[in-house]
Amino acid sequence: MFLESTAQVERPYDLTGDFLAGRLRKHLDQDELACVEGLVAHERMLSDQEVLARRAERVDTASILIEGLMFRTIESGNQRFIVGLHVPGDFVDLHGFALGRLDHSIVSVGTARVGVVPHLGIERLMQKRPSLARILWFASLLDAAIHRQWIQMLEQLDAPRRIAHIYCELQTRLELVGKPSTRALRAPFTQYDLADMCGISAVHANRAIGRLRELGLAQIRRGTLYTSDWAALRQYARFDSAYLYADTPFKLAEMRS
Amino acid sequence: MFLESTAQVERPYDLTGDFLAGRLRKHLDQDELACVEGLVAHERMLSDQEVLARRAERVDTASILIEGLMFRTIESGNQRFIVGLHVPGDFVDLHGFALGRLDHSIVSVGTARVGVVPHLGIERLMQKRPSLARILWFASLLDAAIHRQWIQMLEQLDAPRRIAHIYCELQTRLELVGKPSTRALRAPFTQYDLADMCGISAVHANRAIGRLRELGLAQIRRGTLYTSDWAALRQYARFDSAYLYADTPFKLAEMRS
DNA sequence: CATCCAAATTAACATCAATCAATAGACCAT
DNA sequence: ATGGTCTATTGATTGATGTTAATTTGGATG
Repeated sequence: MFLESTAQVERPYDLTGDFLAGRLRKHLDQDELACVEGLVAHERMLSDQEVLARRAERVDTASILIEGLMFRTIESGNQRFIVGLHVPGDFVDLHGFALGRLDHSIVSVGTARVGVVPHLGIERLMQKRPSLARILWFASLLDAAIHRQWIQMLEQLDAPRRIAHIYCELQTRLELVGKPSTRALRAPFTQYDLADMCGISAVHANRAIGRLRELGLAQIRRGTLYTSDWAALRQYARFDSAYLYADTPFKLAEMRS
Repeated sequence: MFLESTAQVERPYDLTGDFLAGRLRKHLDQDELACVEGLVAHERMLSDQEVLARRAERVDTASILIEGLMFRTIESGNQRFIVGLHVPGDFVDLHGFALGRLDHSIVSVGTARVGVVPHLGIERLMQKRPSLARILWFASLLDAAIHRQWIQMLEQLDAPRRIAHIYCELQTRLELVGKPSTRALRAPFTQYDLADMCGISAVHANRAIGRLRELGLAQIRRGTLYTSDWAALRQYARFDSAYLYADTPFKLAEMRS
C-alpha cells in the first residue's frame, strides 16, 4: 500500500531563494525580478487560520504568499465560504491595491509566510516601469480564469469529483511553481475546509472522501492526499489544466518590444 | 397585478452615444474616453446564440458589448456551462488579449451589438497611455470579484435563491450603466439558460421559478422577470451589491497624479 | 498513562435535486 | 389554419445531499 509513507512529505512548499512572482517569474528578466522582490518591505509569519486581511477592510499593503497555503473566504451569517485557494508565488490580495477594499478575507491554512508589499511601493514602481502593470494584470487574469473553473466545477461535478478536482488543481499549480510530482500531496485541509470549498456539508465531504477511497482513486488522511495514479484521479475529476495557461508565455516578450 | 404590462420593456439596453468603457467611463476624462472609443475598428451585430469567440481559439481582437447580453460558456461533454454574464459596457474577451487564447466561449443571449477592437490597437494605446493599462486591469479585477460572488452563490444558495440572485445582480449591473430601475427586467433567458447558470437541471429550474412565483417574489415569463418588490427579492437571494464596487472610485484619480 | 479536544466517522431521517416521461403552450414556417 | 419545433410544465421515482446526533479516532498535553 502507498499509505505507509507519511513523513517524507511534511515539508511545506516554499519559493525561498527564488521566491517571488511565482508563475510569472519565468517571464521576468533579472532586473524586473529584482524590482518585484525589492517591493517586499518585510516578511510575516502566519499561524494556522490567521486572517491576513479582512473583508470590507481598507488596506494599504498587499502580500505575496511565499510558503504555505491560503484561502479566500467570505463569511455570511455564521457560515464560511471558501472562494479561492492560493499557493506560493501568488499575490493574495492584489485587488485591494486597485479596488481600495477587499470583497473577501484572506486566511492562512496551516502555517504560512508572506512578503508584505506597501501599496505605495507598487504605485511608485508602476510609474517607473509600466511593464510591471502588465505583469500584475496577467496575475489577475489568471486568478479570474481559475475562478471560472471553480464555477464550472461547482456547476458540473458531484461532491467526490469536486474534492478530486481541488486536489488536482492544487497539485498542478504547485508543480508550476516547482514542487515535484509525488504520490502524496500535503495540504492541511480539514474536512470542514473541503466542505466549504465544495459547497457541501462536512458530513457529506466525509462521505465523498470515503467514495474516493472506495474507488481506489485516493486516500485523504490528516491533511495529506495519497494517490497511486494521478492520471486516473484527474480523469475522474474531469480535470483539464488548460485553464491554468501553463504553456502560455503571456505575450510578455512581444509586449515588451 | 403587475403582470399585464409586457410591451413597454422590450427595448434592449444600450450605451449608444456614450457607449464605451461601461462602469469605468465615469472615471475617464474626455481624452481617455475618446481614446478608448477610438479603439473600436467596427461594430458587429450578433443574432441569438451566436458565438463571438470560441474556447481555445487564438484571437487577435477583443470586443466591447454595446447592446444586449452575453454569456461566458464552457462546453464539456455534450453539456454547456455558463460561467459568466455580461452587460453593455463590459469588455467580454479582454483576457484573450493578454493570455493569447480563451479558456471559454463568448455567446450572445438574444441579439447583441459589439464593438470590435484589434489587439494591435490596444497594444499601441497602452504604450502611448500607460493609464489605460490600469483601466483594463480594473475591469479584469471587477470581473474576478463577480466570479467570486458566483462561486459563493453556488456554494451557499438553493436553486430558487440562485435564480433570484442572478436577476438581482443583472438588475444592479444594468443600473450601474444607466438602466432605470423598473418592476420588469427584460432578459431573454430560457429556463435552460438559467439552469446552466445555476448548475441545476432545466426541470428543476422550472420548479425553482415556480417557487419564486409561489412566494410572491417574482414572476419569470418569456424572457422577462416581473417583481413588485426588488428589496424583498434581494433579501431572499441574500444579495449584497458590495462586490460590484459601485461606490469605489478605483483610485484612478490618485493614480493618475 | 490519563485526559482532553478537535477532527473524523457513522447512522437515521428529511429535503433537495436529477432523471424519465408525458403533456401543454408558444412561436415559426408554409 | 396546419404541422413542427422549441420551451415550459407537471408527476413519479430515484439518487444526492443536508441535518442532527452519537460515537470513535488521533494527537496534544499534563
